[in-house]
Amino acid sequence: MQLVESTADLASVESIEQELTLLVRRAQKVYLRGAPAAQVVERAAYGILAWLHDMGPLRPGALAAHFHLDASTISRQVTSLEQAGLVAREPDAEDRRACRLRLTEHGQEVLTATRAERRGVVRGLLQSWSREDLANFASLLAAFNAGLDHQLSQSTREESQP
Amino acid sequence: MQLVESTADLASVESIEQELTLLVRRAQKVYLRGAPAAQVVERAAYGILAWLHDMGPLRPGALAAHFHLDASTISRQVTSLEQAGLVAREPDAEDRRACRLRLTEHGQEVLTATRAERRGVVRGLLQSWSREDLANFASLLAAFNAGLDHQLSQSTREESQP
DNA sequence: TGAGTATGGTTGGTACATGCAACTAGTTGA
DNA sequence: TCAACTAGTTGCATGTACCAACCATACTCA
Repeated sequence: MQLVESTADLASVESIEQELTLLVRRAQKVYLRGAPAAQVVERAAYGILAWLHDMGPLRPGALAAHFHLDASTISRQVTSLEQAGLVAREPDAEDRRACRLRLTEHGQEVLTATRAERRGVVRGLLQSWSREDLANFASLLAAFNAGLDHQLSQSTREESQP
Repeated sequence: MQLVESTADLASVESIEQELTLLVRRAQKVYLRGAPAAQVVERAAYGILAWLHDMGPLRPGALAAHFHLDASTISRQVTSLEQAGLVAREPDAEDRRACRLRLTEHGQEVLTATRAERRGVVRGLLQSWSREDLANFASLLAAFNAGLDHQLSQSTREESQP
């Protein structure tokens, strides 16, 4: 690790900070405005459905940890997903306080449709990118996310053990 | 432009879509949680301050256009910035319905402090990245944002001229 | 084994960001 | 000059989020 960063690196950091600020504000909207039928499920719900799909049945707490959200937030979102019939609660055999959340068949379908929508939007945005840039962007984004995740986990941990 | 994308490209798009979903949800939190003193101004306010700083006095409508937000949203945020003494309204000589928004000196200071905070957070996250990755990420993010901006402008325009 | 503590989840209250609809006040053009 | 338009604000609804208080179950240890 370098102790002295060059001005070029600093400029990159500044630019990244700037671009992230814009990106965060704009990205959601494209999903909602650009894709006419994308509102199949709301933004928050989509993440939950996708994660349940990828990971299989999970407890609410596991979702909260993954998204770094308050348990109450997840609880409400799960409730509305359940009411919409996209997710089902099963009792957790190992802990009767808890439950396990599973995608329903309808949830599967909705996830598939929404994901296709969203991928279509992203594909449209990246239409003219070179293969190399695509691959690069994907891996850099993933790396950045990993850093974010780590950072968030760390500050959460600090809170509980000061 | 290619009509047929390879499976490798599709995988990149899928991965990018996935990572963006996470990024959007997580990025804001790092600014708020990771940086103890970052709450100098809220997320929404920061963007406005920064843009006013870069562009000089602007009308609310110009801000709304830049951020692709509803005029009412900007109006409220500007009101609270004004109450906090970060932004001042001046009458617009050319149109008495409108006004021009200018950073106050205090606004300048707060922007500088907040920006430093945020850049610090980003720098921390990118600490171990190579110079090349930094530069790449910065330029790819910028390109993606430009695409987003274009896409959002387009759908806005379609609304008014169907 | 029973009291005290810890944990998983839910609910109440609150705050903020945002959009749409309705409104006010000023501008423009036939 | 009057109708149509535009800039901005305000009222109302919704989505997302947090914290605090709470319930039920699980765990610990004297």
